[in-house]
Amino acid sequence: MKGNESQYSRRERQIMDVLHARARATAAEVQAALPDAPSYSAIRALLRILEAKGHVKHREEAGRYVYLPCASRESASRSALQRVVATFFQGSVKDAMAALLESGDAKLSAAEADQLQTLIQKAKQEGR
Amino acid sequence: MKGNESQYSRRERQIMDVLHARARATAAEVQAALPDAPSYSAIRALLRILEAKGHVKHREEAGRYVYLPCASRESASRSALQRVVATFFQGSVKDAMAALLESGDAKLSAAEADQLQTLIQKAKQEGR
DNA sequence: TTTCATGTGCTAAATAATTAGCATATCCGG
DNA sequence: CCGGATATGCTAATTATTTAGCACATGAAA
Repeated sequence: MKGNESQYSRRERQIMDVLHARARATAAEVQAALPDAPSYSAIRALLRILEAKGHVKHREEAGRYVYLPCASRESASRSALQRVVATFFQGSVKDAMAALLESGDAKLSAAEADQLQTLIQKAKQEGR
Repeated sequence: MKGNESQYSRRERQIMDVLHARARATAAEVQAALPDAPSYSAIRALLRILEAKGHVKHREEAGRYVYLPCASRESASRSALQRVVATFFQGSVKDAMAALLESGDAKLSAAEADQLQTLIQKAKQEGR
């Protein structure tokens, strides 16, 4: 399965993003989550298309469809990160991490900073 | 200026990615960089459209057009990262960084690890 | 039961994106 | 000077995306 997210059309990507962010959502929830949402009916059509293409699946709960991404958040996020690292940081994970640190909304708590220090230490020792 | 990259169509996004990755490119270079590239003429049309929309600009060099993104790599990467963090990590920069660390292609050198440690230390002390 | 609110599937139409092709300009080597 | 290779601009047509609307199902409240 290619993690190529450039396969999605504009709306498809918007919807996939909502689904990944919330893990699961009904058509109405997707619609509510989009700032420039089209009609409810259009959202449902897109969800059906995404399902036909194998990108999402649905469960029936209390008579309504709840949609979920097929790819795990982990694998989807991995390819999204990979794309950003490749596109904007020439493949340098370190540069990407540095940019994240400096991005305005970083707000690392002391505890988080410590966790990261530990992780990096471990990565370093493992020679990764 | 909205950093909303969900505004791009599929091709537009592909092309913007190439331009950001290389900083500058001719139509032919963009075409060569796309695995599923359409005709040269199609690429040129897209570049013209992107220019009309204000996303890229061009310079004339030795008789040919060299295209450049209007947004700096820094600002474009910031919004790309922001989107990934929001979509896949509920806004947690720390989680995103951890995922980057563990992504298969991390390959942090010892020196890079040290640099990151220093950066994190600094962020921590500055109470970010 | 009837009605209303809220679902679904499907289809056709409008809109947007993508593409190829033609007319033309420029540079370079023979 | 005259091709050929490689540019650009533009236009029109194809193809994909996106959309609304209709027909119908279901559950809850009057």
